[in-house]
Amino acid sequence: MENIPTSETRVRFAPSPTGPLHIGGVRTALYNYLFARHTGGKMILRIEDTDKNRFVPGAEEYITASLEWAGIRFDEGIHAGGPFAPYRQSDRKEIYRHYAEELLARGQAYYAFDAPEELEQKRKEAEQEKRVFTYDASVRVHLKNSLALPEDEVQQLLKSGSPFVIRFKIPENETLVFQDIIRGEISVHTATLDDKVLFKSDGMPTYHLANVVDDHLMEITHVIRGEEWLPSLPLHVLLYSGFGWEMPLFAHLPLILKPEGTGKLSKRDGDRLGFPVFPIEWKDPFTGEISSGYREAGYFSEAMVNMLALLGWNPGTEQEIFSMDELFREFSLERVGKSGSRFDPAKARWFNHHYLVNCPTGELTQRFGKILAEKGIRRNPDYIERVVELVRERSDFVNDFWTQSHFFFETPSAWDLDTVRKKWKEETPGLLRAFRDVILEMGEFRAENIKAEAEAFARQQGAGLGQLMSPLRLCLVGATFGPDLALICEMLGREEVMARIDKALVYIAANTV
RNA sequence: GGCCCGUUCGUCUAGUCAGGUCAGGACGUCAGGUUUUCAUCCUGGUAACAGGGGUUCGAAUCCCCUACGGGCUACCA
Repeated sequence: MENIPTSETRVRFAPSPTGPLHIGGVRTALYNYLFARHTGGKMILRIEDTDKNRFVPGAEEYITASLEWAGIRFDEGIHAGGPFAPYRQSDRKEIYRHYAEELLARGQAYYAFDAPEELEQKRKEAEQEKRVFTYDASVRVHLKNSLALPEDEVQQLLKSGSPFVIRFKIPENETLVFQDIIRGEISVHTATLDDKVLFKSDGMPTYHLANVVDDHLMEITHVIRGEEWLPSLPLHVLLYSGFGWEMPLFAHLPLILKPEGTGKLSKRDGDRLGFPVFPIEWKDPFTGEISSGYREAGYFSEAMVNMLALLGWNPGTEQEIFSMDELFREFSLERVGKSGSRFDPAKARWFNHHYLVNCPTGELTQRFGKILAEKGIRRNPDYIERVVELVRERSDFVNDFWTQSHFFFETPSAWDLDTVRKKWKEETPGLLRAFRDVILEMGEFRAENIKAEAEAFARQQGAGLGQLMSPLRLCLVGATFGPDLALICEMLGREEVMARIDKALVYIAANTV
């Protein structure tokens, strides 16, 4: 399987099933996907479940469902399969042991028998002296490992089944220089690095070993991941050269920051500020705590993807609305920024508004129909569709439709008395009663007729149109909002309009002094 | 503390690599217009090169320092 020459690009998204994927992770997946499609390469989903202790039931299913919803597709991976299966690291366990031993044989790694408690103790001691304990060249010869211990003792320990880890032996006194597609040249001195554990005492590899081995074996050409991995890039570079492998190209994405204050976006921010940080709703299997998702909040996945694409990347033109296909065409890593982006919920809403306005009416009608059904309201689809047409422009989400249109489906049970104070004159009830009679008498009950009648009536009464329409709106809607009033009348129908005038007049008379 | 990365309107950003338009756009916000209400919509305004040194005829752009912000610093990923 090794060293098959390949010219196509291969990228992977490699989440760890330790909880729900937040939008930063979705963006990383998205950028990988866009890069793969832009370059005509392959997109791979690998699950990095090498930490048994942090495994969270349902997390893997959540991740795949989220990516599915976002429209991110995989050419290879845990579900899609592929020539490099298996794609779940826990199913590749034996592979890592083999490569750890190869490093051991090459003298680039060593066994370490230090108990976790011993190391913890050393860290505490160092802290008290205001130092930081690092397992590095300066101390490794004094610790319990195969570099310091006599050979026979090492063999004895191994034979007796003593727990051990395998650590990477960081070369001394070298300056490492490497390239990042987004950041350019980065240099680090090996003296600042520590001998990271590659292989744990439970028989599993750490992230560092597993990701380098798998990326090599799976012929990954570009590693596109979050900036939090930048500090371990030197180790990974050393690992590739330790194995004598060709390195993939690296691109470290900037982080997504909180909307206000400092620090990276966290789950708490969403709860506190009232916007989702997860693609779909997540229920914590241990605490039962629910975190809201974009999907449930009423976002279109296309809007979320568009918003995420522009959070850190830009096309260099003034275009802001992109379909997935357009993103495939335009995306490039060269146009990803270096600095962290603050997440802006207001702009996220704006994106959704745009997609809402442009969404086919049929789809909106269907979605809104569902919401109505949950409220026990059933109306014929044509009626719902007409309502949708009237409220879509004034909404950001389908979930807003109800607050914008409930009066189309039910008679108000209360009327806004603040508006009464402002718009209600002494003659208003009389005016409304007289207009009620006009309604009763008028011909075809259609918007244009209603409007004409209202105008004629107002003129004849010597009143402004507003003096009639505002109170009438209050009667029908319950407050002062909503679309064209003549249209509302038509949709409600003659009987209902008259009934609402009557009810409103009774209510208002009873509730004002 | 150490190491690494970053810094243009309130926010996302263009412009930086190849120094030379009143630093452009979008979201937000404010004002005006449209209107029977509230929105939408249209028009206009607001607002930024973190600071200091250099280099240069000329610096947001190149170099250095400082400040601030972030990430990492586990037998987590």
